[in-house]
Amino acid sequence: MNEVLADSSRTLADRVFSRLQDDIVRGVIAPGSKVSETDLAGRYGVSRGPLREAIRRLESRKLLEREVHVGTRVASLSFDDLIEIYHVREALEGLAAGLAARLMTAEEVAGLTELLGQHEQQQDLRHDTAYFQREGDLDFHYRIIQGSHNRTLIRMLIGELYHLVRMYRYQFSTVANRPQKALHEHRRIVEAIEARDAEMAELLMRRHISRARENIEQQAQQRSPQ
Amino acid sequence: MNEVLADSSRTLADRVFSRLQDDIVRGVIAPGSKVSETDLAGRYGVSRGPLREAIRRLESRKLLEREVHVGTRVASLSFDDLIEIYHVREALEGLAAGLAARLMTAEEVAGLTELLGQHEQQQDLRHDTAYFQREGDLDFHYRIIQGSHNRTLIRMLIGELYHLVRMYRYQFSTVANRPQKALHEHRRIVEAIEARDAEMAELLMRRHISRARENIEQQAQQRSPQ
DNA sequence: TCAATGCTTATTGTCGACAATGGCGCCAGG
DNA sequence: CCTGGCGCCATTGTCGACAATAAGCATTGA
Repeated sequence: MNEVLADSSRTLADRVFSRLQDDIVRGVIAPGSKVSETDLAGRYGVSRGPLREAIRRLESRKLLEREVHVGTRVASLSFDDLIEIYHVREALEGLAAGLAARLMTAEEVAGLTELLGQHEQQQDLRHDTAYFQREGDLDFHYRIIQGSHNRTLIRMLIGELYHLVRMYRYQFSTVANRPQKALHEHRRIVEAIEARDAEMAELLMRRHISRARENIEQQAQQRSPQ
Repeated sequence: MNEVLADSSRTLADRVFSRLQDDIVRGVIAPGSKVSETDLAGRYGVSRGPLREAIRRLESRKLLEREVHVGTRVASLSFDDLIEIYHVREALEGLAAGLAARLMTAEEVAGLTELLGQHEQQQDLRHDTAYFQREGDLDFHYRIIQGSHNRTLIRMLIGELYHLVRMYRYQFSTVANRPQKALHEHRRIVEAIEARDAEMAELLMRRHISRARENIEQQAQQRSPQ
């Protein structure tokens, strides 16, 4: 899932960028906490030069927030932020699903079907839904996004938006409370893609993400009034 | 239109970022040309440190392409790239128009109406469509995007995608050959927003951008076979 | 004559040091 | 006791120098 490249083939700044991003997304560095350049440079064994380049890139991905002459802090997602992101996801992944239904190769469709089978099997055998909820679900969406064959779309979703989604899941340790339903929706989306029904695939994907958003909105209402 | 901030309030790296981005978008630096860090540093009167930070940020916006130990070159958009971008625009700006119809303040709607009136007047008085084609059209779209009140959406469209669109327009010195039609479509979109008809606004915006894409596809077919 | 190899050189990658700005605590005055 | 101003300090912003890599050229051998 992560673009793992040989360390030697990349530059120091690139490596510290990946590692720092991972630490932020996984919550190793607490959201909202202030990070000092000197500290980070020491932590990753790098000088401040490459580190600053990495910071700038993470800043444009909204994983870090910088204030001039004051410091950098890890982004802290609010529920409102997440709702916004899900609105964008609905539009973009709907597009992706439609394009995937039209453009996915037979191999890609087969791979997607196989992945879905694995998820359903895991679901049946043991009710350990942890994997599916945390990363498996994203695997499924990644495949379809890749299947759109639209590099701009892929970059915006996987390269930018999904890091925020993943960070949110770690931040709130979200337990998706509708795994069976989600899995069923995945099945129907795959069926539409297999049938090369672009409109149906788009519709189902939009609905799928829309329901996930509604689910989050309910959680937000339950938590905030307390 | 551009986020013009007092130079003193920002850091050198930020300023060189803005200036470099502008020079790339406007074609002052030829697309596809290789740019040396030393040269750029000299050109903008900065050391290589801040310059590299700016480069990293422009790289993640796909305005620059970097190859390790080889160099950085200005991105050169292909027609295929642009078609991809327009597919994404269709999805995102459709969303924006729908949200704008629901969420725009009365003041924002009034401002949008006034802007449209200016465009129509310019169109009537003299057939100088240059302004409208180059920047006026974008002004209109900017307003609606801002009207969505979705910061993530605004960032993805105005902060990232639109720089590529603008670069394309300069690169191919596009003469939009359907300004009257576009203006008429703008009028209908505004009417839908004024009526707070979100579905209609989304539909009209999607169709508007879809037609612009078809227009580009035709141009591409005319040029490439030669 | 051509190709392969080693060198040269320009460019990028990295680092440590210096300058500048903002926050924080201390002190004095009311 | 509270509040405002002042100065110190930590942190960020910027710079110049050094190291490492890759492309281009010349040279040499077949």
